[in-house]
Amino acid sequence: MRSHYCGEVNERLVGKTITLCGWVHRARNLGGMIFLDLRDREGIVQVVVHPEQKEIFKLAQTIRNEYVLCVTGKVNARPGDMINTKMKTGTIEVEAAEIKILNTAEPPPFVLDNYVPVSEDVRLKYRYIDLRRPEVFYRIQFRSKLVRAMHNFLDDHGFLEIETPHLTRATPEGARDYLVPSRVQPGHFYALPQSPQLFKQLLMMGGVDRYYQLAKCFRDEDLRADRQPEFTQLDIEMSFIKEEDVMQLMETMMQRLFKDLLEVTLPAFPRMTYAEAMQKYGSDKPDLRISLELVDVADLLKTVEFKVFSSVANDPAGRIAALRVPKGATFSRKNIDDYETLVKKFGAKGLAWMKVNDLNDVQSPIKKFLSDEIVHAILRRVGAQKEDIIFFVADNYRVTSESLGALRVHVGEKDASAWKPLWVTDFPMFEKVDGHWHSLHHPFTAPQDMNNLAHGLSHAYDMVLNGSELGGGSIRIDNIETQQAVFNLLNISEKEAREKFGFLLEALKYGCPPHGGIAFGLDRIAMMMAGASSIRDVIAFPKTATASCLLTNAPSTVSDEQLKELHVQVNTKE
RNA sequence: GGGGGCGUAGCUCAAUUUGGUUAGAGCAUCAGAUUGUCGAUCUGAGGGUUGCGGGUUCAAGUCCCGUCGCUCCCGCCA
Repeated sequence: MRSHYCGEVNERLVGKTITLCGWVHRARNLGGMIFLDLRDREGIVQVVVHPEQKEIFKLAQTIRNEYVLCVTGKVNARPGDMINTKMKTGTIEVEAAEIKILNTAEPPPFVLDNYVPVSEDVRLKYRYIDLRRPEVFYRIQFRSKLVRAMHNFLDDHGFLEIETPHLTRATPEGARDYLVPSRVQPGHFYALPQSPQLFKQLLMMGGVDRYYQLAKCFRDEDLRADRQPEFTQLDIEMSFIKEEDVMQLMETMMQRLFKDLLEVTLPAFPRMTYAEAMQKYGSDKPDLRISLELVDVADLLKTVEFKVFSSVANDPAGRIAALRVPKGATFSRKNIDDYETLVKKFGAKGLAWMKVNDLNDVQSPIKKFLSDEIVHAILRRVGAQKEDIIFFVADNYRVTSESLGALRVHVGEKDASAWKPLWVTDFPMFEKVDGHWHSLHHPFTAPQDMNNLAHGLSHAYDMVLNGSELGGGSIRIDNIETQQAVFNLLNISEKEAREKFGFLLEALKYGCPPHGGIAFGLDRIAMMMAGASSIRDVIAFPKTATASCLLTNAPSTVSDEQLKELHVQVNTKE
């Protein structure tokens, strides 16, 4: 139908007759002459209708916004005073010789201009209209380019794209599963995959050597701005490799993606152990754009009168850390109250502070508990300067680190245009929560030291960018003894292990190559690279915070017939 | 599961603090005018279950209780 996209029309086409298809972005009727801004996915161009063309002119008078047109006409250069410098196609216009109204349109529920704000629920309900907006479409188009570049890179490096099942079995650990009832096997359920983890390991055992997939994953957990119930992972697995091989290759891939799509040169990714990340940044995904660091001060506070400090200082499981914020002495009472509210969200009981008016003049509600000597020792330790404020949290290691880490991100100044990637390595294998052991990564992660399984480190690694985890992976367990030892520690009985993971344990018997891999959150990467603030912006049809689709009204009730067929009974009374 | 914010015309908001006449504005829509506009302009018109349900009151958009929806955060997300 068309010969060119609207956005492609330029001065080189002047004098040529072209055909355009698209939507009427805006119609301006000046009485004696009509202008139509025609829009397609590549841009907008002005169509002019002159009254001499009587029939077309009459037709054009009936044209409203969002009508779908096919326009044929001659490209004319605009005289100097009629050039619109705000438009990419502002130096030319198309003089209509023929207009076909392919379809009419009712007025859209919102104006398709970026200067008019529209609430997100309205946009989602009419997503197909929202997608016509250039800035919305750009992000979807960007994602397509990103995915294409990933395919190209992995194909160039010998990876095979292989699909794994969506209908699979429920897993005992991890997130809540989305379940699918089986019709032919009453009372049995499939689960939608939380990730293709076990399948990709089985592919390695099948000799595939290098696998990747853009895998849809499903997790029935509460949502966040950067979390959807269904999301996409770039899932990768390799055989006969070590940790370093995976990290090197993936780092190269990420550098290539940034170069090709954003013309940004990423540096070599620094490495940081999990322990160091928690110690200095109070996070396993530190935002290195912020220069502030946490400093331990417990050793200085073991004997102080202030019980809140001294009791934690003498508890081996405790941590007292300080965060120095340059020029923070100007923070108001209200600011500090807000910061205290923030750290309390992470479980901290309070936020102590010290304003450094001068190195010999410190203002603080806890000053009365501290000798001058200790105050000076603290100032030296954190490198305090005039007009700084120093915040303190005293609690168990986790609460202190995470709460002060969150405060660091909240108050820290950063260059919003900077890209600061890194690898976080040497994660602990497990952590103990309420007396139960949990895998930090997942139960198939290889330990660094079999002799210190419970308290030792793993061969897991996370790629982190600007305070967000882009992806995480590990070298996997490749022998049945280690795998069983891990299940034991996680309190998964041999019977349960056989039942739930029997196929994996069986497979490990028949010759398993050393292997490992990584999975990236595609939505999150696309969001960050496209400069979006929510992953919903890089998903064509996203769900709301309560996991519903405002466009289709999913999830919905179903007929009794359907339920009966699936052998499912609904009990909504609780 | 817990906490915060929001919900008034098709859209974005005002009126809520301190209950009081007929709930306003801009954009959009419709009609008319208009030959160089480009977020066109000018004149006029139509448009409301104040999310929903209950309560207090002479009187509720405004106060109280419940409920639904959207959103952000904590928990959760191996």
